[in-house]
Order: sequence, then C-alpha cells, then structure tokens
Amino acid sequence: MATPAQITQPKPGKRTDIRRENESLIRRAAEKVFAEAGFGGATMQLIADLAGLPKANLHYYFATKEDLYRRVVQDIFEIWLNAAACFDNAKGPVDGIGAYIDAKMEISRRHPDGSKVWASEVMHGAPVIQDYLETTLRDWTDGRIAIIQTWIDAGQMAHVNPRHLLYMLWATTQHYADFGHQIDTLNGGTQLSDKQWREAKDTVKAIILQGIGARQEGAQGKTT
Amino acid sequence: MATPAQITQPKPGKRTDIRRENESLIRRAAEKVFAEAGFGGATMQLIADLAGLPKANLHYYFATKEDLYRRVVQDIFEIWLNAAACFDNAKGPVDGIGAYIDAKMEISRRHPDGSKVWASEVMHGAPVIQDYLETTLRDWTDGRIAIIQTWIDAGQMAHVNPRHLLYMLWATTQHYADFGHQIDTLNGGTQLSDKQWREAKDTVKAIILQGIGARQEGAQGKTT
DNA sequence: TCATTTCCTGACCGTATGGTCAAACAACAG
DNA sequence: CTGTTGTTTGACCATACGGTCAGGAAATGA
Repeated sequence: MATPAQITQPKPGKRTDIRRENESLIRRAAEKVFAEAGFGGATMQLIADLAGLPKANLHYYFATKEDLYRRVVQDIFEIWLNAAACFDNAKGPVDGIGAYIDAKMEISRRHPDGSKVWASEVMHGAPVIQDYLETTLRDWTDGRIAIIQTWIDAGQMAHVNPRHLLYMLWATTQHYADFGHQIDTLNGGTQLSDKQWREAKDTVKAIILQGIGARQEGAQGKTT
Repeated sequence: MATPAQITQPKPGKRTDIRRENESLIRRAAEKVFAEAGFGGATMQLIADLAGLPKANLHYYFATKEDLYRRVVQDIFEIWLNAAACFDNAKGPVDGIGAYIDAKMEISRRHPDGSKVWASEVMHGAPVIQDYLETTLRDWTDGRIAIIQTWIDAGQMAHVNPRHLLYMLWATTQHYADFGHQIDTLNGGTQLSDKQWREAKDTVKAIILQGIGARQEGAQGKTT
C-alpha cells in the first residue's frame, strides 16, 4: 500500500531497496520462528539469527516484537482473502467451492508457517487481530454465506448450513498446514509427495462436494 | 494406575487425598493457561495464581514446567482415545463415524483447552509428545483405517481414502475447539448455544456421511 | 567536498522467569 | 509425647529476554 507500483525490476533508490529487502527478510524469518515457537516462545534473537542480522537491526525496522508479529499475521490473512476470489466468480458450488478448496490446500502447502501463526493467534484469543475478526473476516464470511445461500435456493446444492460448511472448509484445508507435522509423522516421517497432496485434495473435494449434493452443472467433460 | 480402586467416597488417608486434589487442581489451571498463552507464553506464576497456590508449591508436585505440560497433553490424548471406542463397536460407517463425530464434537465443547494445548504442541513440532505420535497414535490410526477399509470393501460406503477421511474428521471436529474464539466472534461475540452446537454437529455429520455415500443400513427408522 | 539522512550494531539495562532451598508446618505411627 | 514423613511457602538466584542507545558506516544530494 505504501510502496510504489514497481515491485521487481527495481532501482528506485538503493535506500528503499535495502529497506524493502530487509523487512521482507525479517518477516520471513519471523514467520518461521513464530510458527515453530509461538509468540511467547519466539525470541527476537532467534529471528535475528535466522535472518542473519544483529538483533538491534530488527528493532530498527520493527519497533517491537508485537509489531513484527502483527505484520506476519496480516500477511497470511491477505493471502487467504486473495484466494477467495476463485470463490466469487464461480457459477455454482462445484466451481466455487472446488476452486476454493484447491486454493486453500495450495496455500496450506506453500505457506504452512503463516497458517500456523494465524491458528496460534486465534487459539490464544486473537489478542492482536481481534479487530480483523470483527470487521474484515466477518464481512467476508457474511458475503460468502450469502453466495452459498443463493446456490442452495437455486437448487444447485443440498440445504446445508452455509456457515458450518465454511468452517468445514477452513478446518479441513488448514489442517494440512497446522497439523502438518502430525500428518508427516503418520506418513512415516516424510512430507507428503505431490501424488499424496493430490490425493488429499481430491478426497477432500470429493467428500465435500458429494456431501453437499453438488454435482453436474456446467461442462461435464472435466475429468481431473 | 498408581491409585487404588476407590476414587470418590474417600478417606484412604488424608495425605493421598491432598496430593490427588492438588495435582488435579494444578493440572486444570495449567490446561487453561497453556491453552491461552502457549507453552512459551505460560508462566508458572500465572498457573499458580489461577490454582490459588504459591508458585513453589507447583514445583513440589511437578518438578518442571515441562513435566506439568506433558501431563496436560497426555490427559487430552487419553480422552480422545477413549472417545474412539464408539468407533470400534460400530456395525458400519453411519453408526461408527456418526458416533465418532458426536463424541469428538462433545469433547471439543467440554474440553476446548485440552484440544488447544494439543494443537499447539503439534503445531510446534511435537517436541514433547513425538513418541506418542509415532507409537500410540500411529497404531490407532492404522487400526481405524483398516476398519474403514472393511466398510468400503463391504460396499457400505464410497471408495474414499480412509486416511484423509480421518484427517477430515479430526480437523472438522477439533476446529470447534481450537478456533472457538473465531467462531464465537463470528457468532456476534457469544458462545454457541445448545441449538447452534446441535446444528453444527448435524451439519458436519450430514455432509460427511453423505459425502462418503453412507446411508441406510441398520434400522432406517432413525429420523434425527 | 561537505552536510544530511538512513542504516547498522556492540554494549548495555531493567525486568520477569524457571527453578531452588531452608525452614516451618501438618499428618501420622508408635 | 516423639520421631518421621509429607506438605507449604517466602525469599532468593542465575539467566534470558525485550528493548535502548550512542556512535559509527554508508548512501544521497548539493
């Protein structure tokens, strides 16, 4: 928001560049440390070490530990909001919810740390992002519920409670990030392969789409 | 295991009584504090205050913070394992999985703190209960997968990946504990009512049972 | 070149935390 | 009553943490 349009291909001043680079570096390190240790267990020293910077340098870019933490939480929240676009442009539940599951599963795979930080924050009563829950998230949720209700009214899916369906989608997709360690352990101690991820995604989609009675509609040639 | 048979109606010695009472008091306080603040954020002082005991007294019963924490995690794990009994004695997926969802949802409602502590522990890489994941949990999971596979082979439900079905069950039910604060916030800042809990449970059961193609079988007079 | 702004960092500080300990206290056995 | 064992607790300690700061190093602009 505060940065100009040109993101890559930069030379908009070395100063700006350094700042952007270091802030990003610190945020990525922080995301990992917060995910692994929680807010209370994370230390600025650990984050600094992982980022390869002296601790005092962190405080130059982020005044307090909480400031840094807030940024990390906001990052994942924004990613999730963007993923919901697939949801909106859909013609019906199969497209919309299917694409949403795909997107959320992909995020769980690519940004497991961010997901964990969010989970941790919410579990501890959302002391830092309570306002987000009460404004942005609530609005977003209400909007999506309205869309699902439309589909139900149009007979495109079964009459299920849209809110709890949403919770199921969140729970199921984020589980693969938040409980990734447990899943890996039950997988013999190794991360899920491409094939296993595909199977997870397909199983989730199959059960939920079947579960809400959403089939056919649109083109039926799509055998994935 | 170490205590004699008589649990209530006690006077098996005041000493034993005091110890049992205080350990339980401390464990309950610890569960809440660990859930709210995470392992790193929790302090022995906070737990002591909540339990109404001086801090030094905690260390008399539990040598270290980690010992106390381990006990709390073990407690919820045991509760979950017991809940799986419904799963075993079932004739088919409707009974088995339906009852399992009921049980897990009930636990999410009654023991949200324990669930949160478990989630936190796993999210942070299970530093304390890794052995449980690799032994007890893995065995339990394999057993349940075998049962589900039986049902699939018998044509009692659709051909879905049993492992990912299990993950869906865990994710969905525990979500109502772990993300309870988010759910409450989206519910206007109030906890779910009895009716809302019932609706949540019914929605989850309906979608999943429908999703795995498990209907009829047994008596069909059960209109819930 | 020089002045100014931004960036970097080692050393430091106050505080809070997990854990210890010795001394007091209560329950029991004989 | 007397010794013994289990329980309670205030005071204490070493450590580690978040955060500060002064002063130096680059970058930028004139």
